[in-house]
Amino acid sequence: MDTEGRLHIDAPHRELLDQVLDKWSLGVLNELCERPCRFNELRRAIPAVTQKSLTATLRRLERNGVIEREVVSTRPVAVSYRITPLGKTLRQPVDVLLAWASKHMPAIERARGAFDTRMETSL
Amino acid sequence: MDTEGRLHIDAPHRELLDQVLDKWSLGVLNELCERPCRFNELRRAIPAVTQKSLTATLRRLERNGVIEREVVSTRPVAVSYRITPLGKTLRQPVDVLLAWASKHMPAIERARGAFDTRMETSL
DNA sequence: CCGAATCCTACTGGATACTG
DNA sequence: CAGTATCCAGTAGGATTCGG
Repeated sequence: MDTEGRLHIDAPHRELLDQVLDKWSLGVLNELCERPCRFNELRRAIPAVTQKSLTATLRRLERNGVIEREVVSTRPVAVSYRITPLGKTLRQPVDVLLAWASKHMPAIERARGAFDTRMETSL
Repeated sequence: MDTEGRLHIDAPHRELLDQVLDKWSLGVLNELCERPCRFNELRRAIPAVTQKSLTATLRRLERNGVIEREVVSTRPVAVSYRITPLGKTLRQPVDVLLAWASKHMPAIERARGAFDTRMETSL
């Protein structure tokens, strides 16, 4: 396999990745890939997220068309979030990325350890 | 293809992706995939990056073992950065991601436009 | 139940100046 | 050339409060 081509990276691409791969997005997508969820279901599924950050994440993902928001006008209101067809196409690239992370995590931790001791001993 | 499995996302994975896919890392990796580079070569190749951010990015990538730093003790010193074998394995996942971004960029821009007008008209 | 609004803090990243 | 050091503004994000 040839790996010597040039990657295509420009501002719009970077911005898109930032919007879709940010801190909480993967967790949200993970949940919504399984089933539609209400707001507080997501909060419980991702305990570390605050309400503010979750709201921001959901809005951003909705704006980029990877999730949908549906308001059911009951009392009190119910809001359901679900993944879109476009959102589903994001899954495979993310899977590839996570597979890479899992596979090479040991090597990376070794590299970190080596780097850190190099820094320590040079002080 | 079955897409109903559960992704594996935990804190170490997220942290790793943050370290390796941050704002400037892709540009740096892109350059170093082609050839080893000196510090100021990288600055010129990525005009928008500041020296401080570039230094931080290089240190982080080095710590995670995806690039190497070599100091040539001349006067003045020359420092060369090159990609490692581990770093090369990162290329394919990133390519998949960028391919996704390119392919779906039009749909995403349409989604953004629709969302933004939805917001405007509801004001 | 699902958020919006406010306040506040901590970190990021830019500009600038200096060093081996 | 390849950084380090310092200062400083902007922002992300947590805690808390309030509203439909």
